[in-house]
Amino acid sequence: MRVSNLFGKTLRDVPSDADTASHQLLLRAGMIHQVAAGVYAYLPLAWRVHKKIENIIREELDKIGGQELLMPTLQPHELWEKSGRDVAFGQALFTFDDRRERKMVLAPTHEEVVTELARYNIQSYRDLPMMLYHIQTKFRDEPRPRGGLVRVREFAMKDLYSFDVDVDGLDASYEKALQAYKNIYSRCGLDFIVVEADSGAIGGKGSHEFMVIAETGEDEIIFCSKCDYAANEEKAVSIKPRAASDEPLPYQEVATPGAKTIEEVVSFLEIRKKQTLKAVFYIADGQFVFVTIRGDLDVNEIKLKNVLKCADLRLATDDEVKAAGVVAGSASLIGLKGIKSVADDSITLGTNFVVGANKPDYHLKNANYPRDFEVDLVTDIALARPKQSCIKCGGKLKSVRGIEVGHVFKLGTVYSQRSGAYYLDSDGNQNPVVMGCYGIGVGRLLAAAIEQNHDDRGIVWPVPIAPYQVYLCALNMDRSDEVVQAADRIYGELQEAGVEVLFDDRNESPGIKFNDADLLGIPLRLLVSTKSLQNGGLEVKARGDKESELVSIETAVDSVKALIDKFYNR
RNA sequence: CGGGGUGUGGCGCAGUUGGCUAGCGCGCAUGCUUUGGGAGCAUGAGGUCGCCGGUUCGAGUCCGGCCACCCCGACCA
Repeated sequence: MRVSNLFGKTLRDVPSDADTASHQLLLRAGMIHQVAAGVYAYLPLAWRVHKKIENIIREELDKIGGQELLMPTLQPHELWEKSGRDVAFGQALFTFDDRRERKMVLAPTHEEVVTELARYNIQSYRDLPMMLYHIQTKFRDEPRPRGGLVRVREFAMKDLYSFDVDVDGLDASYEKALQAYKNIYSRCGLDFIVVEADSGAIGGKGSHEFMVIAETGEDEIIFCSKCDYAANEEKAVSIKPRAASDEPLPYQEVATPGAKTIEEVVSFLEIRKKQTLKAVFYIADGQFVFVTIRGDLDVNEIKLKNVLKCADLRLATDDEVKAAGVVAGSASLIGLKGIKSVADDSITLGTNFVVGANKPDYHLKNANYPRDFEVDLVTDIALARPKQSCIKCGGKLKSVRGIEVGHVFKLGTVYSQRSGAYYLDSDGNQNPVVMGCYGIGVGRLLAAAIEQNHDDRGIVWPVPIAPYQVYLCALNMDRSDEVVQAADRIYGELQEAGVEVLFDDRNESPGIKFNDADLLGIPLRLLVSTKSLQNGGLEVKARGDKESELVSIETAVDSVKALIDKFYNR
């Protein structure tokens, strides 16, 4: 491709809408164009990268026996009512009526359809195991798109689905998929870690996310500094510090004028946070829930949501708290009846806590569970934090931010049972197919690759996903026939040799060409100029390097191919 | 949905107490000169000032409403 013909212009100024490196660079490189919030057009350079990533995915999934198919994105709403996920996705689901006033959805994912397919095409254990995948545009009406391609409303996603006879089969398929994923990210030149994850609206039992470490990432990862434990903050568990555990004392009311928050109570009574229990109020699918957790910890709302098995969870408003008969700022479960309650197990790690007295400006000292109050459910609903201890090895926990570039789930039989995807085993018994699903956001992966591979001059593409392998830069073309001839010759020879080359044939000053080459991040820059020809040939420079190397015209193509091979084998 | 911010040519911005044909830089077009890290000169094209309404002799500027986009949070894979 000649740069003079390339669709897409580079920008000198940083568009003001863009905050993150990948967003800024994609815009400046002329690779994407925003059409609406979270909706982007991919220009030729970006689309080449996208296709390369897709193909790496295809190769790795084909290798583990995946079969590619295509499923519709336009789906009847009925299908989503059947699975109950119209509620689970809520507002994120794009819906509309067709001309017959039949309610339709633009699918956010494809478990429903693939399970239907399984129902019709998998009848016997002989048909299993099976792995299907597709790469398709998916739609999710995100509350807040952000970060360029990181979080969008329309995006290409690769989804792989596995079907097995039993849980052992699922585990084997899951392992295969995990390995394929590791290969995919490695080939894309990404540093990633695998973390334990919550399964969210997809459902299922086991779940892992693939995270690309990046400061701009949306997710917080809690990991152990000693062992291999790593989990999304949404899911992470920790050993909670113990509070003082003296002999339980009789409880006693104390005046705490004006002290409502934990901070105020703690400083008024001159005690430590972990000697208090705090009350937090939620509305879970319309029902008021009284949540208790030790004062030094915070509620993990994902865990709470899972424990309550509700679709919608939010903090209660002041009015709702009042209506429930609870005294905000001085609330505890002591003496309260008829309110649904959940507590974090931290309330058992200590004694003689300070809690609300259920009347304004008073608290109770020496509250003890279960002596003084009852809770419907006591379990772990706390947010794990850095500096706490690892549940696996006791090591110190740390945290980093990451971009979620892949998510895998052990679905089990949830979907197959719902839609009747059963098979006959060798004894003639009907069993639900055991499923797994495995997703990769292609565009997000592209963005993550830039977040992780750029410098102050521009993108530094990993070779396997670079839009082109070589940037052929010719200077002085309008004044030197020699340069034109040499550049044309090399351009032709590279193409014949199967090298992907972008030929900067523009009549621009050297600075512009060098800067564009750096901005676009093409791995190898090949320079032809009167000077280089005088010196005996062309200059080759890797994007990440400072120094260039002189090669003769005759050996240029071989040298370039050798360098590219070297990069691939890195 | 809550908080904050921004809408003026393709991009980045300026525009005073309301006042005349709405400016600047980059980019774009043409010509000449230039050419190893974003060249110079000259000429030129390109704008319903986000939209609607109001106030006024007169609105980019003041008032009201709406919309879009960005950031933080909520929520979300």
